[in-house]
Amino acid sequence: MRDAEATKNTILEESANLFNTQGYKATSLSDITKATGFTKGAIYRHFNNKQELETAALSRLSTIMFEELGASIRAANTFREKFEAVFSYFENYMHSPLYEGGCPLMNVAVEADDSNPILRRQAMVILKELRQSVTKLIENGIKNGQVLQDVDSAYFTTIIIGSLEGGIMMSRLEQNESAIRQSVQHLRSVVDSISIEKRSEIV
Amino acid sequence: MRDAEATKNTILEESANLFNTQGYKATSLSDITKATGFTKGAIYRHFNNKQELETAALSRLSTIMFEELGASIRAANTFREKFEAVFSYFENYMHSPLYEGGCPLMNVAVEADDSNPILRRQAMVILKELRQSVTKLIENGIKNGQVLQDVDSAYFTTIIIGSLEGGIMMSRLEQNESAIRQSVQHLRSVVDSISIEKRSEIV
DNA sequence: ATACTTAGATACCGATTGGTATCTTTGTTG
DNA sequence: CAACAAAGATACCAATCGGTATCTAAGTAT
Repeated sequence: MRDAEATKNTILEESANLFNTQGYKATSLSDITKATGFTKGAIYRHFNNKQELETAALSRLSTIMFEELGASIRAANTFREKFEAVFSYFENYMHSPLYEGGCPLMNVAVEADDSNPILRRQAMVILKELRQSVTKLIENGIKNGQVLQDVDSAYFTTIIIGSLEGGIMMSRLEQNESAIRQSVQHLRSVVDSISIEKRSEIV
Repeated sequence: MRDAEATKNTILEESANLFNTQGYKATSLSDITKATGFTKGAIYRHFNNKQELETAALSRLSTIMFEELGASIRAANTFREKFEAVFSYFENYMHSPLYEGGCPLMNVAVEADDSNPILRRQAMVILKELRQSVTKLIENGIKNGQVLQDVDSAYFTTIIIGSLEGGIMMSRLEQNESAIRQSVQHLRSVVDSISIEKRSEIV
């Protein structure tokens, strides 16, 4: 047999890239055939319709995102280092070969929030998972005595994700890393403000 | 004559709404004919092509945005009140009858950053203008002795716009105002941190 | 009232959209 | 080697896309 699994993977990978750069609705089947080298027949063998391909591609994007993010968080030891891992992950959206087109969450959120309930639901799940990751970092910090006892973890989670996403949006539009760098710089001071051992004391 | 100007205005208004909710590429001419009640013939009398309509509609959106924003800033007196005006403006994106679909800047930035150079340039101009507005607020605050002398106005401008945009994105996706409210709450403390008279001293 | 201009409607165009039905090729299995 | 199943290519479909050419109706000016 021709390697069906490899074919499906290629289709998924290329279409994920296209969806994330051009948008889901704006990417046509023929765009995908051009990018993959496969024909429509091959695509429709592996996916029942475009909608299914869209959700599968988005799932792939979010899986990559959380695997990469999770790995670099686990690799870090302290509360502060783990947040640095999150920051550098988002900073690298600008020149990352992981996937083109910027943050899949923001892209799909902005495209789908009003017009595509299926993708919207999926985006909500991704945001929820991202929230959980960040919240867990904070609450583990509290448990380990690295973060002040009474901080509102849900609140800081919003601040952190919001600033990162906004910073990425601006940086991608302005085509330079200044905005995301400044956002991260600010978030460092935010993290510092809820830390028990201040950065200045450590360094 | 039938009121040509009114017709053009209707077309502009409805298509701006559609572009801002569904996306520019994703909105078809027939979507606009349905929304306006006019035919394609009428649309193409007033605009040479869809691209021209897109840019005109985006211009309209940004004009509305800056007029409204500018007016509420001018209506406020102190540095702090002016920032409150900015905050409440962005908070109101959630239930504003001004235009549907959320922030026109973020929408067009995310859609066009990779695929539509014309809209992208226009989005850059809008962001630049928004930056200038916020920066001016800070620098006027410095002049008037309300803000610390040595604050980096460009840096804080990025933080403020980025947090607001990120908060809006999250709130629109999650369909509740929690995220934008928390973002604004955080930004109040940021504004406070660069203010000479602290909020607690005022209240 | 008639001639003229202009706003807008109608009817069409080729290209492209997502989707399907069919055919061919490839590899596996007896 | 023959039979078969699965993978992918080809050819088609109606619907829709942006765009244009033409026609009609409405208002203006003489």
